Amino acid sequence: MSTIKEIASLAGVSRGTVDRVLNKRGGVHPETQARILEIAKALDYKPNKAGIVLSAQRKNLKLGVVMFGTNNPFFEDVKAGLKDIEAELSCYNCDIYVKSTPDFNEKNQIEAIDDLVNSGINALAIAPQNQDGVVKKIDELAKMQIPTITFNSDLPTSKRIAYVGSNYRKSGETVAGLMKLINPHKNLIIGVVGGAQSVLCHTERIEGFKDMVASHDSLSIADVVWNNDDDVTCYDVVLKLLETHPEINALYFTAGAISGGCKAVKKLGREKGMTIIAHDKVPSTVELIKEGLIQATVCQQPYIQGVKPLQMLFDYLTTGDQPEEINYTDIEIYIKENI
Amino acid sequence: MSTIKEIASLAGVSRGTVDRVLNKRGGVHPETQARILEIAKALDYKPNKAGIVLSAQRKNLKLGVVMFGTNNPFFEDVKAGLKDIEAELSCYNCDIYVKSTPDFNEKNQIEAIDDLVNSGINALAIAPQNQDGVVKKIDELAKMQIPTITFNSDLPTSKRIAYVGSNYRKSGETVAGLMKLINPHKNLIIGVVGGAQSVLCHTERIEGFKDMVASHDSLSIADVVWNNDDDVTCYDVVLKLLETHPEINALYFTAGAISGGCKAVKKLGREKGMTIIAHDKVPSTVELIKEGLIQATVCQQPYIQGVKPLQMLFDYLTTGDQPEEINYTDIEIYIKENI
DNA sequence: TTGAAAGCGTTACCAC
DNA sequence: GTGGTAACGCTTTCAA
Repeated sequence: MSTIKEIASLAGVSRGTVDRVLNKRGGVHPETQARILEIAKALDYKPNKAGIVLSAQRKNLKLGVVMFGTNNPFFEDVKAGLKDIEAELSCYNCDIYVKSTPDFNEKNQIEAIDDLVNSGINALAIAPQNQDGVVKKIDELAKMQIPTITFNSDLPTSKRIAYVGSNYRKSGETVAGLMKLINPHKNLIIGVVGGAQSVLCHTERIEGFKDMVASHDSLSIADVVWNNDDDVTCYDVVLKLLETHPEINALYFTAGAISGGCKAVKKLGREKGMTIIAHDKVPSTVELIKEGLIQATVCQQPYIQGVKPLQMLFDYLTTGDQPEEINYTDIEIYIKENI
Repeated sequence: MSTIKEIASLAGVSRGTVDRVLNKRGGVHPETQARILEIAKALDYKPNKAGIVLSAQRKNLKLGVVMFGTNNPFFEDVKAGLKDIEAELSCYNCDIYVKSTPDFNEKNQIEAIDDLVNSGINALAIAPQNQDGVVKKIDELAKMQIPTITFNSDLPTSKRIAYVGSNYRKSGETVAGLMKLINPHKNLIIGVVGGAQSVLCHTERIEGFKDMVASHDSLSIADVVWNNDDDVTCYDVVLKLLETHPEINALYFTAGAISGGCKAVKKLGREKGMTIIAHDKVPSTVELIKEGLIQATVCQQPYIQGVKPLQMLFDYLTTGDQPEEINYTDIEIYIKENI
């Protein structure tokens, strides 16, 4: 285990000079620089994280978190992750500021970001809305040397340094594969219930799902309807969907408000022979799986989505090492027995 | 963020005294002790991990790892985890020593442990064989103040401080649930192919599976055979199993050597209408899933089994905080689409 | 362009 | 019983 001190003494310079070279702060004679780099390589120098972190504590780093879906139960697990990482980072003199917005109003999310910037955050983790203004804001922060990591939903065109979350297309494909697996010899006429057309992840899931449906003769989609993540709306649209399409024998809920839709299924007595697959593991969905009405739910590791972005930002700010750009969470399948 | 220094100055004592109290080293006047504890509580003192680790580096901690299954491809992912955590801990001046044994010979595993103890390890992570001698050895280490964490397979009667790995009973239940889900209206006559009767996890999976089968009228078990985790043996026993039981329409592989068994299925042309479920995600299994012969595989987060025990031991030795006793890894279901 | 020194929080050791 | 001090590895600031 080589240290800066060691390199310094071998190179016949002070620790400060080695630090300047290793961290590219400039202002070092090219020859000394070359010598130092050579020695560092020869010793396979790896900076000591404890030392770095201890030293970084004097900065009192502040990390900001912005999310949509204040009242969306999905985010409860994300928040549990946030809480844990907050406790962990708090003992490194690093503070976390969280803001969440209830709706998908662009202005509100941007305002939340601005608020955090004003309170002096050094980096931002955001579950972003898929809107141009948000992209622009992230790019603005990048110019101010405030790095951003997106989570849950990505904005690939922005200057965010990384993304942590699901590969939604693949998770839609997984649902289709699961439906086929559960019904190997049955023609499936599927009703798809989305959340909101403005939310990228829901539409991407449906794209992946459609692709997969297209490649299986026995699968077909009757209709796609939207519930705005609202239980009452969901009850209504599913009721109408099932009445209009008596041939439907499978339902795919791509978003929240699943229990409302399931009530409609029960109301019409259409449970029998109905295959239902949902996403995420909110309490009401767990109940419906235990009950047997929903056969499976496909999840996206929400807890990790809370923890990892902040961990990566903290590491980036302290040790300086660049995070992986795309960090897909696992696509987890839960059925009655392993939920 | 309160520090020892702060507490010391408030209590009117030195940092050394505070350290003695907080870490229960004894030799402090009861009154001073009480005063210090009170202040620490009032300030909600949380030790600073970076400081602790930095200080602990002088000890040059050594962690030992012992595993069975040297040539078992399942352990490749475990080893990947080990490699990553080794890199992480190496920059804290902490070294990892790994020993793995090819067979299930009790003496070999105990010898491996002894070797590591002789090279001065401060703690042990072990994927233990289910044998009395190993239990005794772990208890011996405990007396020598060398803490042990079991992973992959537990020894609940030993003095190990924690376990990281699968809930095997539940994972067997999950397989049964999955079989039922895939075949909602079909009577399933299942052939069960275990690894070795001496390996606890395989037998536990089968117990869980049997429980679940018993509670579903449409599921039944034709026979249970053993393959010793060997491909050639597996080919033979499955061949015989399928010939003896022409009514078998489902196979459950509870252990390794799955590809050998699948060859037998193909040889006899019994693929059609056969439901096959396996465990773990070794390359040959992935191939068979993509091919469609195996419908699903139920996994146990091997990477985490490599990382977490060492992380927990390092934390335990440095910060001193007690790990959770039982750390079940997730039961993950993989099908063609999400593998 | 470089060096010296202080500081981050904890622990260990020696002295009293 | 207690205090003082050095040490862990790194960054930062001031001075030269």
